[in-house]
Amino acid sequence: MDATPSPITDKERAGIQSVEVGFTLLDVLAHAPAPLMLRDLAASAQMSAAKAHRYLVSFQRLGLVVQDTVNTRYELGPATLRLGLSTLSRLDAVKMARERLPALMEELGHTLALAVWGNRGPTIVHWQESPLAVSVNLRLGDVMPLLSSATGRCFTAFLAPVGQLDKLTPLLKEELALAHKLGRTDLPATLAAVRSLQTETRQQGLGRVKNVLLPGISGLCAPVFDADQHLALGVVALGSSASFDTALDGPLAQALLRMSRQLSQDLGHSHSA
Amino acid sequence: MDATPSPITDKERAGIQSVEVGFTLLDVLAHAPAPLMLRDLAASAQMSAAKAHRYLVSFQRLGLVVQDTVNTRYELGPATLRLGLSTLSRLDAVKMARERLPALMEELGHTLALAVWGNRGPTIVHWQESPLAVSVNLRLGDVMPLLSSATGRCFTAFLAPVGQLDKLTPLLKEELALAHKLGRTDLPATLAAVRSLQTETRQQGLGRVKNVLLPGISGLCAPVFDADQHLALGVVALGSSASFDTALDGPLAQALLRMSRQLSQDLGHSHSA
DNA sequence: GGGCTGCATTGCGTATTACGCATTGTTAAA
DNA sequence: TTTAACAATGCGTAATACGCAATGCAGCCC
Repeated sequence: MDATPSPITDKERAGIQSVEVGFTLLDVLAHAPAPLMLRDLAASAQMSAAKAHRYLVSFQRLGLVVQDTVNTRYELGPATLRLGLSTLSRLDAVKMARERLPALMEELGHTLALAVWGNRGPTIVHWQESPLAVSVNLRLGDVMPLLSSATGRCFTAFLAPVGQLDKLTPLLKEELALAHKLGRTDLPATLAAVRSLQTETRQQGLGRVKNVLLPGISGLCAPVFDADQHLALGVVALGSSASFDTALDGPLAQALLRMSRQLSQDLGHSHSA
Repeated sequence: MDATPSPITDKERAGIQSVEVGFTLLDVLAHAPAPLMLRDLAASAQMSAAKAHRYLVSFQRLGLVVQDTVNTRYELGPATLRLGLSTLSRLDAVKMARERLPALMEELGHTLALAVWGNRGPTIVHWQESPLAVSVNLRLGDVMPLLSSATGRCFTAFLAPVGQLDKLTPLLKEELALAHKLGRTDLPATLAAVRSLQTETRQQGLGRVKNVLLPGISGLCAPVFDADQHLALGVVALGSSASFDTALDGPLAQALLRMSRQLSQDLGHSHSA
């Protein structure tokens, strides 16, 4: 049925070619800035107009595509919205991340964790300990400090890209006061210094700490965003500073970023921001 | 290719059968409450497991479906989310409302959200948290209950003035059963009581709730209609019952109504109904 | 108005492809 | 280990999707 003779025999798993062919049309429509004429739609999907038309007839029957009655242009239909909202309502960032952590831990050989924003700050909700790792004294439900932990720095920087950082401020002031009382010189002392730490963290793309929260321990935390640009969770890696590479272009940081970006994308986060 | 000999020749427009066959699988997944085994998924779509499997292989390649790596169950994948969000972002109602939300939040000082009707009920598609607000545990994609949330009451009352309430009824019955099981006395217990709640909500002009869904939390939800008299979305406001004025003639309710009416008008809604 | 152009849409025939059936692979229970 | 339940995959055939070309259907210019 396919025009392409396909001389190379695919040894992939057997699927349904028509389904995959048809999807390219939906994909084109999803990326198009405006409704498309059959001609252009077919061209963008690299198929003949006649071919595309048959698919579009079926898509219309299913409500996946609608055709403007006056100028006959095609665009995505209400059925795509149903599918998407159904997926959205089921999406659980933590669950998705949890499934992917074992593979990442295997690859990196360091202890990993997941944190979400709770009432009192970033809270550890999942924990995947590496067999090789030094035992870090962390427990499920622990709230990480904003200034002295990689996780906290990640949330401090990325929590609200828009500007509603105000629920952060009281917590920050508390921590500043505490840091001052303890005479810590390795932490920001003023709100201005915090701002500068935030900027730095944003530029780095992840929260980073070396021997700050705990002596001899380093950590990294990469942000995961949802479709609405909200910070959904942080993916954390920790380990002994001796064996833990905190370089931004090192394999560890890059792997964390890769994971967090993929998660964000699967949560519907558009690449815009 | 089809098992059904289809003795009756369709004189419909020529489409692609495989596309329509395959979609039933996606549709089943969209309506299923949880990931499905191949066996059940195939049965629900009324096809053989072997047949369904081929389609699912292709859907997986496209990211429309993902398979749980451990128990091999199938569910909708990230590609459906991208399609849906693409459609959503093109919806005029959502686009316009989203743009006007920040100003309204500034004015009211409460957390705001937008909800549209999805398969499982009113679904949160956007939210804007107020800095002052108590952090309400609201997530993108959350489906609001019909009886106990302001959003749900709004959709229950205004969803279909015309009469296509049939997709509402099964969901309502489910919730009635659940409310009964939990022994809730603050919720309608019968369909008749629901009708009366609908009437009350219509008279009020918006959905209203005080300490029902969550103790200490109040909410309001105003309906926005499109040019076809259909409920396009709900504009939601939430806050701590202590500081949240639920009075119908209070500034909060009036501001919400003003916003929703203006939106409806800008969408071409005629004031007839 | 009549021809002209740029679209979308639809028969027709072929060979590509999807389907059922039966087999094999794989994981979980007994 | 055996049993069982389910998922995944060759194989052959018949149904179907594709290219091509013809037909409709607008708007446009002469």
